Amino acid sequence: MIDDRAAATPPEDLEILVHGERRGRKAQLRLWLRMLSITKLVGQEIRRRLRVEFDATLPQFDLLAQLDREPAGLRLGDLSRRAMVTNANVTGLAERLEADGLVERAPLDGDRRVVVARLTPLGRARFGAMAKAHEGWLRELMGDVDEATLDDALRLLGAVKASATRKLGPPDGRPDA
Amino acid sequence: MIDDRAAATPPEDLEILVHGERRGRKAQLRLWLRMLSITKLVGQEIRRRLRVEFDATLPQFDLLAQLDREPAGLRLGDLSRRAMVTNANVTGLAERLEADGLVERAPLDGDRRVVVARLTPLGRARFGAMAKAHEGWLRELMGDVDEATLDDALRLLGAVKASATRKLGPPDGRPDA
DNA sequence: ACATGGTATTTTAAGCTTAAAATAACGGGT
DNA sequence: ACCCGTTATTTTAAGCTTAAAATACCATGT
Repeated sequence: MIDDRAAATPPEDLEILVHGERRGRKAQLRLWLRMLSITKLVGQEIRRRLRVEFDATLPQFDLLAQLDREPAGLRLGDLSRRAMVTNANVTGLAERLEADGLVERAPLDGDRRVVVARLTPLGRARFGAMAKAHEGWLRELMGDVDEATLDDALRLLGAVKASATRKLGPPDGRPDA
Repeated sequence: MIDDRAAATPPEDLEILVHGERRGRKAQLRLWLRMLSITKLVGQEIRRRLRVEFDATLPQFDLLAQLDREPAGLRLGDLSRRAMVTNANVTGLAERLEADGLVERAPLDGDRRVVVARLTPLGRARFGAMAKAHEGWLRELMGDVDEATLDDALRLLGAVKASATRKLGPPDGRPDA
């Protein structure tokens, strides 16, 4: 059990931002900074391990993950939407993954504007190994947190995500349709 | 109140990754993906508004925030540690902020290796305006979430952050000292 | 004085990221 | 057949990010 008083280093990171102000207010800001510092902290480690163990980057892993779920492949546009990056971004990512032999690109017949990307057998195998390791790393990094806490956090952040999604106008703004 | 069944668009984003597998397992992975999708979603909007309203970037805002708390300025090394980015990164960021007149850099006398950065009066004023807007944007984006939920999420994520920090070996690894 | 090991910052090379502009192709109307 | 608005992708320009190498300086021992 961790004793706060023993932490000779207070959160000397991004979260320091909130500090000076009268505490108690700014719940949104504090939560935002905490999410940012966690994603930076964990993200940096995940990136490091992906690089060392698989010579890959996190965005590349994200793209492979989306393609792994769609054996028939995905249009680059759909891929960019799912990976939450711009079309322009996907172009370069897909190029490098193709150069590495993990992904194939082909025009869609019937609409020559469209490019469909799908995993090669090598890509599928490689992603499988990466996903297994990736999941283990997360279990390791969050190892001190019991599952009930993780489930609760997931649920509460669900409300945060829903709020942000709503405020940002779900790209397609139909109430229910 | 949001009804899950009404969501005609299932989470067709990063979180789709977890889906295929048997649900119930992988609490760590699910929470991780949720944090990533929220930080991407909200982060993209924050970046957009910083660009449109202040012609600034989020990393620049982060740096200004750290400097605003230290009127005497900070060494670039300390700045990079607090902003959770590499030294190399801070070099360029500080250059651009200096070019914009928001930051000054000066060698530390007594140790000519060290560069200290601090806000200019313009930088201080500009950051004040940005911070005020920034806080409002977060309140807006998380507006549908009541404060108790935010506080709970903050607390639970505190456990997650503590776990990750511990596993990553707090740069200074003394047990208690 | 001088070598030597360590520290602070910058440079370099590669890749990620985005907005905005450019390119290419589709499809409906005339 | 041709125009024209729309859609899918790529290119471009600017900035962010990191690891690794380079530079500059400090500090200690000899």
